[in-house]
Amino acid sequence: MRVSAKSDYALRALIEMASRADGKAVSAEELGRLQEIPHGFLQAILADLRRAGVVISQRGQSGGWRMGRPATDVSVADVIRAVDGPLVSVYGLRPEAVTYNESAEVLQHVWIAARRSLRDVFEQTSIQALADGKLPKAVTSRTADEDAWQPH
Amino acid sequence: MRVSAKSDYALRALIEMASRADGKAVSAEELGRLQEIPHGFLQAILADLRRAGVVISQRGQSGGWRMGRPATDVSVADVIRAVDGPLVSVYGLRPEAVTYNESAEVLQHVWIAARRSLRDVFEQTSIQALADGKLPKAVTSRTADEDAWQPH
DNA sequence: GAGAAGTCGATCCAGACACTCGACTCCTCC
DNA sequence: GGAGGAGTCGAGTGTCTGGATCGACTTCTC
Repeated sequence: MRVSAKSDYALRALIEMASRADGKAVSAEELGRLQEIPHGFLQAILADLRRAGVVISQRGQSGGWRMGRPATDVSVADVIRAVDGPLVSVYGLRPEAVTYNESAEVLQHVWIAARRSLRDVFEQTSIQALADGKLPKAVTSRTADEDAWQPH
Repeated sequence: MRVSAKSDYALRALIEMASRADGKAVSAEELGRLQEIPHGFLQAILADLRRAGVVISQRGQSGGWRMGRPATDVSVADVIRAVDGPLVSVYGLRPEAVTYNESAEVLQHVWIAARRSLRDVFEQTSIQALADGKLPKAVTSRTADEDAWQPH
């Protein structure tokens, strides 16, 4: 259950992009400097996001990157899927694709429930919400409990 | 957000172990055969579970492995932590340990909420429940919706 | 009681894969 | 043209998965 550096970097870059209300393109170099992301790695991440239609690239001088669709329409789940594939996978397979023998097939239900649980959080959080610092109830209700912040 | 083979194998082996109501020890060779787990890999996984006190090993002829504490007291979360470390980590760091700059610090709340969300599922599901096929409400309520089974 | 057999325990090795990052090339606008 | 920037390619590193070997320990059998 680990979040890759790619997903984290992608989200941070998008937050920075969405904060530019003017809609001007931002260079990858600047994004990398603002969020301390290695330039080459960020380039590959932005390419993934471009293929998913999340961002648009513009070459040439005064070129750069900007949102491909409104930041309110891009969820955290969209970004993770574009950059890292399915939300949850069981060593390479999607939860609904893994096969177990009779005694272990209940495990599949657990993985499906886990994905459902993550979707509740990731699909209801948009990039715009992150840029504004206005988190949805799906997040705030789960972080209110102090126990949620203890190491687990 | 991927489940490693180690966690999956560990859970399958434990389900098989907990199904032996007689409390007799089961050899690693038999566990591996029943659940199609590579023998050497399973040996390493069982060693991790032993260090966590989840299982007990017995050498010698008619030796093998058995539960170290009641299967009702071992949750899926316990197993994942014993075998793969923290439930969710952001490229190596625990969610509460990652540091962001001002504009991105909201991301930490998202990761905390995600972990809280997973704990709701994994901590309420015991090995005994899996062995009996009697899943807790935390799981059944999330898998009831047909949409939960669609690829995401 | 001695030997044999079965089992865990630890270590090393290797291929595959993903992660991380830098260097170079090509395109676009001034 | 020239400069700034996207686009592509590839290398180094680490982790995951799996196999093999040798040693230690316990029980069973004769």
